[in-house]
Amino acid sequence: MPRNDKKMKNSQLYKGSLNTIIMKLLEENGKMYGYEITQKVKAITQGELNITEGALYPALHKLEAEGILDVEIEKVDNRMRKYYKLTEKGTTETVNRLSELEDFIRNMQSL
Amino acid sequence: MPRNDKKMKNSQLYKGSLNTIIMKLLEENGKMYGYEITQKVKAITQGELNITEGALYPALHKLEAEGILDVEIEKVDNRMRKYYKLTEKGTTETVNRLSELEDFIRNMQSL
DNA sequence: TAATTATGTATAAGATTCTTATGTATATTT
DNA sequence: AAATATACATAAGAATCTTATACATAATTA
Repeated sequence: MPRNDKKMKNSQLYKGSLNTIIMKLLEENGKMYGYEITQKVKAITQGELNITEGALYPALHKLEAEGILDVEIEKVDNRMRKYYKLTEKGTTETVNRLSELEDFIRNMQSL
Repeated sequence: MPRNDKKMKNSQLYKGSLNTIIMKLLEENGKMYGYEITQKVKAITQGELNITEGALYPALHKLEAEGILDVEIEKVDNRMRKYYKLTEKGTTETVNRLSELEDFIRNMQSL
């Protein structure tokens, strides 16, 4: 019963960027569920970034509590899925976040 | 006696990047002291990123303890300065860190 | 068919990093 | 004389992430 995710050592740099990642993906893909987010990130980064459940689910719950995300529960193949999508407020916030991301990247490059 | 540093709200994105910032600056500038690092970062980012002492000094001490940095104390104008520079190990590590930074930026853009 | 892996969500304990506040001290500017 | 700038330091608390664990169903593999 051990969950043998071969532990990836994610670079420290990703700390603090999880919310931005979630919001960016949701802006592009409309709605996604948690597990889907982890797989998408793994695929896009070619396995370089593995989002852990222990980080992801609390983050999603917090974003929902803050009114950034809306949730919608579906049952697929007898398994529960919680689809998240950006609220209106969340969409506005995402614009800011992506702007901050650009500034951050520019600053990190010029330092 | 109030310390009126107008509190900057640094973007969450910078979390986890302090060590990389320190190492990158030291690689470029040879040796620097703590206060100098805060001022340099503030100047380069045009005030966007203000490194707090509460984050900086513990980080410098930790990097020194890990053998990444060497320290050299000087007295200028009767005030103490602790100059830090990369060790050989630190220089090697910095190459890795900067490589990770590039990967991180690429991944954040493609997500 | 029994065991494992994949899919799917969730939380708790501990570690790490950062913010905020405070402390000490000298030099310079107002 | 008071405030600001320079210069280092640490402690308490907040925030975020890792690691471990838990539950449950579907699909694959031994």
